[in-house]
Amino acid sequence: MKPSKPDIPAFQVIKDTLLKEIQAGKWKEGDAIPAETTLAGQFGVSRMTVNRAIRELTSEQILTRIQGSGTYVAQQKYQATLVEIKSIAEEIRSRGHAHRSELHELKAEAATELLAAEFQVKAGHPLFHSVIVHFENEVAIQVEDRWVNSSVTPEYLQQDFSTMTPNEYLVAVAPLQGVDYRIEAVLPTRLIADMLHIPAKEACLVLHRKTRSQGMIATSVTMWHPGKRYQFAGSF
Amino acid sequence: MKPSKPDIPAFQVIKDTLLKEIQAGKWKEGDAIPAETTLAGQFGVSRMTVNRAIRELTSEQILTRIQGSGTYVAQQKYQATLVEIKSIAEEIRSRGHAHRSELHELKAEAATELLAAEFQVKAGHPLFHSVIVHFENEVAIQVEDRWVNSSVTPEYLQQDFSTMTPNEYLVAVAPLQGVDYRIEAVLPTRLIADMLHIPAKEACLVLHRKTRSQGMIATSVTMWHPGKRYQFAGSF
DNA sequence: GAGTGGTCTAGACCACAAT
DNA sequence: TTGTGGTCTAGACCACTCC
Repeated sequence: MKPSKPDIPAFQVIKDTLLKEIQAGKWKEGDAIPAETTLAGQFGVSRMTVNRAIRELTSEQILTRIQGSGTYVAQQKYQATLVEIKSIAEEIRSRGHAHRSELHELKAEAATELLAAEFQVKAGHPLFHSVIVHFENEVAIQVEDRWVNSSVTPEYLQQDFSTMTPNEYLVAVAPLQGVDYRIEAVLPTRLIADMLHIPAKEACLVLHRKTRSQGMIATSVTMWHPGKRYQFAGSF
Repeated sequence: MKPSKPDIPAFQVIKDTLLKEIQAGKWKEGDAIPAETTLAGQFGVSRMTVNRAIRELTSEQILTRIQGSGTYVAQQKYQATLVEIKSIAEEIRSRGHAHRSELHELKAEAATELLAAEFQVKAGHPLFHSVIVHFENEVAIQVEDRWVNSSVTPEYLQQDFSTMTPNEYLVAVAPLQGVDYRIEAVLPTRLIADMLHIPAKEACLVLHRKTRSQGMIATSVTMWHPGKRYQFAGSF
């Protein structure tokens, strides 16, 4: 093979090329991609080299193979890794999709009894409240209902959350000390259903997350996801 | 290579052997394992075959490689807390509550196309299927719909699942190599709703878990929980 | 310089799927 | 029967580490 980029191994070039073509829509989910021998000819490499590229893409769940039949583009799944605190925007972009967010609310409020208990502060303590809807390729995928302790990030209200998610801002500003999370399945409230553009009888996957920083409860966020369009996944 | 077990590819035999020796303590964390050429000689295969075995173990984080230096046993990682393989019975008892289970089904079935794909076996491959409902203080809290690869645990059907959960049995019988999980929120089927004694319009929290053992997919289990009575929680 | 891993070749034989 | 993937070989050259 003539190495146009001498540093990158041929199998990696093939992987990158196939991935790019799949994301560009050259082949859709379930479509067959060319056979190993065909690709070997196109890339000017031996079949074993193509085999390695495809085998690795298969183990990465990008492709599926059926012996004697062919190699197919796997079903894409919306998935999130639960364990890490990852920005939803980054997660969406890593799937090669477009992210957009709508700011529905951003203001300071005094803590109610309930919120005060959750943040371990006195009732009336100032908290910041933001409600943002996140879209993946213009499909609503998450309502982020967030409360932030003003003692930890006094500048919260001044941020521009169209260019940066609250998560990204908070990770940068407040070093994380700990996380508690809770996952449940519930039916959405009318308000949530409207923001997600789903029927009121569709189950939602809800992730509550409370983070500690500087020895205080820094934020408490409730993330609502349409059950049909979102799931958490991981492995170890 | 003389195939003592003609069905198992040489690279898989090498992977299994190395894994077993590492688990048996032949090499500890950080120790170097023999070079590719050495192993090729020992196993009587070409270097490329050894290379594939080691490369895959490296991508599975069992080994680490340093070019020009050698191949080493990787540090064991601490597992994230989210979805530990924990027996539901143990979890309930740890809350001081009473656990009871109802066996709804236990039999062998041939893999459908869909199941075959999930287990990476041929359609028609024998699988075991069990459906069990778990109760906490006589309240239904989980429907456990489990498929087991008969190649991994041929004795599955002979177990008494009133004294031991499938989970407890499998953990004891098949050493775990990896876990994939997926969490979603859905509305129950009529059958599931009946087994859980909940209305059909109550959201369910569903955990899918697929475990690998002996280089195969060992089990695939779907656990249904009433959204109102169960949630996942953790911290780190 | 000797030893290691990283990559690649140009064939080969087989099992399986589609026809 | 043809085409596909699954595996394997016996070399090769290179980059890198260690001595």
